Amino acid sequence: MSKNMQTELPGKTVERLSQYRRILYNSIREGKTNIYSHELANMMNLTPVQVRRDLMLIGYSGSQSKGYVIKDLVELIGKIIDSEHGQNIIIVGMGNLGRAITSYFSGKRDKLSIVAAFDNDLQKTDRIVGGIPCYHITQIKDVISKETVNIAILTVSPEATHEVAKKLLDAGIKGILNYTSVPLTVPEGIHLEEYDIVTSIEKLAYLVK
Amino acid sequence: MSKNMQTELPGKTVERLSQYRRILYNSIREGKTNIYSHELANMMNLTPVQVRRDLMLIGYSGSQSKGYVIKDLVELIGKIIDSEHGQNIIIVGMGNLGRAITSYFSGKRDKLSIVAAFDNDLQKTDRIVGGIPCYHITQIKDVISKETVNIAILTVSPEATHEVAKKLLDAGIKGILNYTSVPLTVPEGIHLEEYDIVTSIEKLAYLVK
DNA sequence: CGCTTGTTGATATTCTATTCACAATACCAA
DNA sequence: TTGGTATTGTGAATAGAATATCAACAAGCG
Repeated sequence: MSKNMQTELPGKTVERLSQYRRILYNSIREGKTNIYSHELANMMNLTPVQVRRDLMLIGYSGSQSKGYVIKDLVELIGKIIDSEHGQNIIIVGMGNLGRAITSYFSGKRDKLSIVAAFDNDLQKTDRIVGGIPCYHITQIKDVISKETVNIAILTVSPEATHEVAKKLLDAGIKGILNYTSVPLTVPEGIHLEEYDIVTSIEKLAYLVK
Repeated sequence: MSKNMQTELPGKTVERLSQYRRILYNSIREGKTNIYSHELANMMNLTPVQVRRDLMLIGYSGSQSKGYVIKDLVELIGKIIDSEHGQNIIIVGMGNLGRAITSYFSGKRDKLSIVAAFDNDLQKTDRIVGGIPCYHITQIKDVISKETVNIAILTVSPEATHEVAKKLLDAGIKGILNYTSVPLTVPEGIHLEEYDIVTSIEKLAYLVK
């Protein structure tokens, strides 16, 4: 048995694995069965070495003549990054961004499903929005425990961010993806990923300058 | 004269500068005039050392007793990351994500403005959407040259991504912020930042697992 | 004055990520 | 069989970021 199944993978590698898989699905759809590191690298704007290194880290071996077997590779990536029984996600804040993510995501990944949405606008609550039941924010705790959700995507207004984050933590959430412009702090053991759109625009503006 | 004005700043530092500034605006609004590294660090979920090192890199010095002068710091960050005469941005794809970004952004930064939006849906084009004139995608080249735009935010469907990216490059755009799930490659000298929502969700799911 | 506290600025260290360089292998063509 | 080409796998070097550590300094206080 490989030593890699338990070892921590570098964060960047995990991100790339997710993208390799998506690209490989496309290749399968086009009828390809094998792929070389440089092909995959081209499609993702990386170097072949980087691709090979990533695949090495997850313990996958290709052949010098045929490259990598796409089907096997996709399967292995699934073993590594998917959770066996699947994971439930909620999305808090059904503004434009919340709806965008929902529609992006719905039906794309079979091991991950967005099971509920929340908002504080009564016009949106207690009905189906984008195929997902939308509840009022006061019901977060109930739904989280009933559906065994451990991941939440935060797309609420800046003003509401701290209050909602607290609710999520109280309800026992294990990971938060924060798309608001307000930085959060979470206790030890909770995973937090922050992504701020304004920051990324300003960064690009700096680079272009 | 400091040597830092020209030297390349680390990417992560640039991102944090953008966020420092936004937080500092809030502090000013609350009447604060000075701030210590540990205060700023707490607000951003960083260590004080990290804050001081960032400020060191941009050549700003505080005082041991009073910390940093917020007003001066904000001004210096502006000098570093803003472009003197301002920059114009367009947003291509006015789906939920495009509209979300537009409303997030409008009026927030005075040196950066979203001057136009594009879509291929005739229902949306040739009218004002979210305060911004929305044109049909065929008019990209005209508008870019007329308004001297050098940054584009891409929020179109996966299918349209490559074609639209090509149009942008042809029109002479200098920086692309790619929010589609399709990786792009750009020629030397063009800046590209990619951010893929599905990837970030899968990464979080891996961490939580 | 001398001692204590809290802060900055800077250097050194550790950790993470990427790239370089090349051995080993498989295939093909002559 | 042999030489040539294209590929993978990986140790070593390098680059990029985060963290630890500490001297120097300012202010308050006995």
